[in-house]
Amino acid sequence: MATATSSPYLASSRILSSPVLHSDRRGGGMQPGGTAVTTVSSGYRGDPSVKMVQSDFMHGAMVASNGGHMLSHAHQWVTSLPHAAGSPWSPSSQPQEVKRNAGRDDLHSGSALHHRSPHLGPHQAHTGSWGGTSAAHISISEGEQQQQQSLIYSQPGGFTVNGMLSSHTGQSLMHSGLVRGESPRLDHGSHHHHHHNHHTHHHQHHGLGHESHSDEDTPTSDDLEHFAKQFKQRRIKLGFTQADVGLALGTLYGNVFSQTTICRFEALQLSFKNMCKLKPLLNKWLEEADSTTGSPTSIDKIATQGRKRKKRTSIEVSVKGALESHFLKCPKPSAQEINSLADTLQLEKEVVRVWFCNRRQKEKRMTPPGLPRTPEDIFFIFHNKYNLKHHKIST
DNA sequence: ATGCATGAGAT
DNA sequence: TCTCATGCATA
Repeated sequence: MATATSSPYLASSRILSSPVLHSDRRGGGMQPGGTAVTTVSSGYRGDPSVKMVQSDFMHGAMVASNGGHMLSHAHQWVTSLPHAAGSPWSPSSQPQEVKRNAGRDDLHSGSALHHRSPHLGPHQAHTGSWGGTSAAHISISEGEQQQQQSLIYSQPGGFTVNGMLSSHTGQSLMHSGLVRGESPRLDHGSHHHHHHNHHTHHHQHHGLGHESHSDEDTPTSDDLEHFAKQFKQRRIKLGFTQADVGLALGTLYGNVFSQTTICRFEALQLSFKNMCKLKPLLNKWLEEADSTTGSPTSIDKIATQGRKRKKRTSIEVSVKGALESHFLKCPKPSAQEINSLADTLQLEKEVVRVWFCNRRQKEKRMTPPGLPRTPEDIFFIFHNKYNLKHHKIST
C-alpha cells in the first residue's frame, strides 16, 4: 500500500461507494484535539510527484490519533486501481464539468435580481492610479507574478448557446459601458515584454457596435468592473445560471469553466490578468445569448470523467485561528515549520501547506502587501475588501 | 459564494 | 516549491 495509489477514475465511483467504509465518527466528539475532519467519500489520486505526500498523510493520520481515533484517511485514497495506465488524469485535463442540464429553469434560484449600490469608493483608487495619471507607478516591488498561463482557445464553436445554429451577427449593443478606446499598459515602468498585438490590422465591427475592444487591447479595471456587472445582469435576465455559462463557453470555444469561475468573474475575485483573459469569452457568450433570445436551452454537455479528489478537509475554527496567527507572523513558512505546525495542529502536512498557499492567494486580493504591486492588483484588492465588508455582492 | 484541492509552469 | 488559474464539494 505504500505505493499503490493510482486511482482510476471511474466516473461514478462514488455513486456507489460512499455508504460503506466510515460513515461514522466525524460529527460526534471525535478528536480530542479537534482539528479537522475530512469527510470520507471519494478516492484520491496518486501520482508520482505526490507519492511521498501520501506517506506523510498516513503517517500524520496515525499520529493524529492521540487518544481518539482519527478518521481513516487511508481509506480516502482507495487504490482500487493499482496501476492501470500510469497517470489517468494528469496529461489531459479537459472537460470534466458535468452539471445538470436544465439551464433556465432556475432563473433566479438563489439569485435574486436586485440592484447593488452604485460603486463609489473603490473607483477613485484605481482610476487615479492608472486610469489617467499613469505616471507614478512604483515599480513592482518584486517581480514575482508575471507568468502567462495558457490562454489558448481553440475549437471554433459551431453552434450557439442554445445548441441551435443561428445567425449570430455581432449586433450586440446593449452594454452601455465599455466605451473606451484606451488601453492602459500594465507593464509600464518595467520593461517586461508583453506584446500581443499581432498584425496591426484593424477591423471595426459594422454598425453601431463600437464598444471599444472585442478582444484585443487590454481593458481597464473600469471596463472589467462594468462588464462584470453588465454581464451578470444580462445573464440573469436571460435566465442562465453561472454554471450554464461555464458550459456554454465550453461548447462555444472549447474551454469549459465552472460555476465557480463565472462566479468569481462576476464578483471580480480573479486576478486582473485572469479577468482580462475571460472577458472576451464571456463577451462573446453574451452576444450569442442575446442574439438567440427566446430559445430553449439544450446544450449538450460532454461526458465527464470522474475525478478522484481528496475529500475536502474541513478545518476547525480554532485551528483556523491558529493558522491565521502563524500566517501573520510568517506567510511563507518553511517545510520544517509546516511540519511542526501540522504536527501541533494535527493536520496533514499537505493540508497545512495548501492552506498557506490558498491563504496567500487570498491575501493578494484582500490585503495590500504593504507596498504597491501592480495598479491593477491594487484595484482588485481594494475592491474585494470592499465587497467583503459589505458582503452585498448579492448573487 | 467560498473553502480546500489539483496541476502546470515558473523558480 | 511556490504561484496562479480553476474547480469540486460544501455551507
